[in-house]
Amino acid sequence: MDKQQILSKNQQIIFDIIEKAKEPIKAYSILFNVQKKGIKAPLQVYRALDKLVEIGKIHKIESRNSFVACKNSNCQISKATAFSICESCEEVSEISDNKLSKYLKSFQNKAGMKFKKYNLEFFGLCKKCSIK
Amino acid sequence: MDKQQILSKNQQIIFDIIEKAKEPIKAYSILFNVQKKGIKAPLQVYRALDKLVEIGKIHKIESRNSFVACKNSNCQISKATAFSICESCEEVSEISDNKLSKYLKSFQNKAGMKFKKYNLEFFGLCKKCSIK
DNA sequence: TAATTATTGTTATATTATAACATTATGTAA
DNA sequence: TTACATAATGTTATAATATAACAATAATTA
Repeated sequence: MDKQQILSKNQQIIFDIIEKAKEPIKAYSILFNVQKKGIKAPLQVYRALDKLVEIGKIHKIESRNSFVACKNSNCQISKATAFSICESCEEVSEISDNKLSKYLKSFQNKAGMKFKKYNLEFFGLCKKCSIK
Repeated sequence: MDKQQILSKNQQIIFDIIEKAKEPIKAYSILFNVQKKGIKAPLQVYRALDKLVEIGKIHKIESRNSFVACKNSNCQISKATAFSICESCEEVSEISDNKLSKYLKSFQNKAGMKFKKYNLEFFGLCKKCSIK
């Protein structure tokens, strides 16, 4: 059973924007979108983003400095994320593949380090862009 | 046989700094280090960094906005990178594991996308920091 | 040698992110 | 229900990361 996290006002506003976007969105783009709702300062956005990442509602695409809503309803904590990124159109999709995550978790255990999480980003051309 | 890339003046200066550092180093820290050598502007650093990444002499740690010299002499083009990052002391080490890279390449091929490269970052505590 | 491409130099500016401090709201335990 | 602790908010200023635009020079190739 998923423990349902209750979001604060700002967290909810910012999560809604990210979820509606359906594509990665940048912090200052979020800021622009929420100014009509009274969120005026970057820090207000970044604080909400930090929290949302922490509880796994969103993920950060590190190579793009942008954020997406989590598509895997079960990944409450974003400790295992994988994305494919089109270098042409910048489309990003979250990969949820049990074998992959099992493999990477077992790989972690073999290593000397105590791992908490990982992030994997694949780059290439999506179907549409490879046709062109 | 490895084709040996000849570096330009700035590229060589900046690569030397990164290689000596033996730990990830940030662009503006590099800039500070090379000002005595006549490189004054951020763009001069970023241009060299871009090229060095492109030819695989260095890698970018995306989650840290920092750069390390490639430890795998064979990865001339950095199309398959993996790192483990200690969240306590920020130590970063490059993982070179044939099984892992084979697995990820085969995973790529199964997907609908034409992949060119990937970057994987594991986070946790290194041995030293887990003792504490 | 001319043409092309890669590299450099320079100034200004855009983009991404946090420090520091004050205040308000929410949750928790006596 | 009051006191205490913790989380969230608001605000100003500034730090850190990265690129645009333009001009000049060096290296490579036809």
